Amino acid sequence: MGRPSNPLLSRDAIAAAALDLAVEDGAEAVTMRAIAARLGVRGPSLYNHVASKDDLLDAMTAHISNELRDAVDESLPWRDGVARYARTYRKVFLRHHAILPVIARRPVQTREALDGYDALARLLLALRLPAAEVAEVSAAVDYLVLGSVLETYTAGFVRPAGGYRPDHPALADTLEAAGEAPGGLAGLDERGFERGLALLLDGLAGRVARLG
Amino acid sequence: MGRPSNPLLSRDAIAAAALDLAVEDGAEAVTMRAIAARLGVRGPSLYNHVASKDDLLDAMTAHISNELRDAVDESLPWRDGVARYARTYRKVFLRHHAILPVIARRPVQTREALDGYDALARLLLALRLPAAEVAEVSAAVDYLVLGSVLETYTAGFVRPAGGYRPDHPALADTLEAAGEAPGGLAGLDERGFERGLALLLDGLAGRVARLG
DNA sequence: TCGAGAAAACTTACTTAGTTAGTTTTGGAG
DNA sequence: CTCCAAAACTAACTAAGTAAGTTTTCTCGA
Repeated sequence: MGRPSNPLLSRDAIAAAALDLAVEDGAEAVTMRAIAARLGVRGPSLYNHVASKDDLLDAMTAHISNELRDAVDESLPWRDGVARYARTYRKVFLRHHAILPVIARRPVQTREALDGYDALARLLLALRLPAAEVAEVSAAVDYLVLGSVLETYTAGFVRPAGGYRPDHPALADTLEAAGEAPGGLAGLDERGFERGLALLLDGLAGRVARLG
Repeated sequence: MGRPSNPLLSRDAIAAAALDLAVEDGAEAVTMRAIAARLGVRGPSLYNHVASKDDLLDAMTAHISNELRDAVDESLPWRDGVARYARTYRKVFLRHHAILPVIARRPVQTREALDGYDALARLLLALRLPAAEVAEVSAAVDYLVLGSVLETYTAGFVRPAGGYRPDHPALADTLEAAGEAPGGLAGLDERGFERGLALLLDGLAGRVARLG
């Protein structure tokens, strides 16, 4: 075939195709050959644009973090600002939840993502929180988002709620109640995230009040 | 060679060897052949005890959750009880942090793990929190633990703190302050976890006070 | 006590995925 | 216009998961 008149591939197009594939068919479907096929090309051609699969995962990470553009709205009151930040992150990660475990540890280096971190830091510094504490709070918000997106809690319980009786009655009670809440058991991850966020912000409000 | 007089393998021994391998050499070193070698055996022999690598990952998950035995001490005041639960989980997960992304989504089904969830639920129900809310709070604590163990926040910043100036000065300030805190930048994940936990418990204390 | 069959090790070999090497054709710079 | 680099290709290597079939030993019922 030889070199085509117009390039068929680009680093970003490959990353996008890989992400689509992950959304549609799951993380294990993301193979070099499958990505190539989706782009009308053979596997090894990808190596003209990415150095390795690991490098491709970096490109996918960057692609996702570019979706974090409008995470912070500086005109909001701090509480709403932090909540909006956290919900935006959660929404973006949720869309890509299939490959999240694979890329969760990769460094975030795009301008868009750093803009988000910086804006959150500004928001919290404006509350007169010490800088070291701001870093900790930012980290904590991150943890809440990431943990909730991994869906471990809901996915961890495979039996029907009542199936945990008689050995674990308190757990069964709470799972049954969670099943009756709006959104059902499947919505527990989102409600758990919102609950954690609200409690964290409540705690922070107390701290801020005490700072004067 | 044929069948040996005393079995060389067992499902649990294989899981333990796999976990050791992950701790020592990282998740990508956990191959069927490498596990077998560590046990003085050839790769395919493992299939007499586990159905597949996926099944082995289940066995590893179970092995880890058995370490969660003493996560809850029912004699503690609720705040200390929740904190102890969270810290125990964090400590166990941290020891296995290399394979965490691989197994984080697998259902937890061992008695030991369920005992932990049940005890936490009892603790929170005793505060007269509605059952549905107990599930949400439990989930939120889980998220904080899991997120902090994945070490995304600290690992995400690859430049020296000052390297984020001049584009992201607020971020740079907070990272520099975090670097000077006890434990340094590397300790930020633990401090972020503790900060999040403290704020969450503060928020919960307010909620409990309002419940009367 | 003995014979049969299952258990648990083995060897061999297949498939799939990541990757490398070398080929061909085209675009662009001097 | 020439030549080199870019971007597609084919062919093939390696490593990992796994299946098939073999051998030896243990266990259990007649």
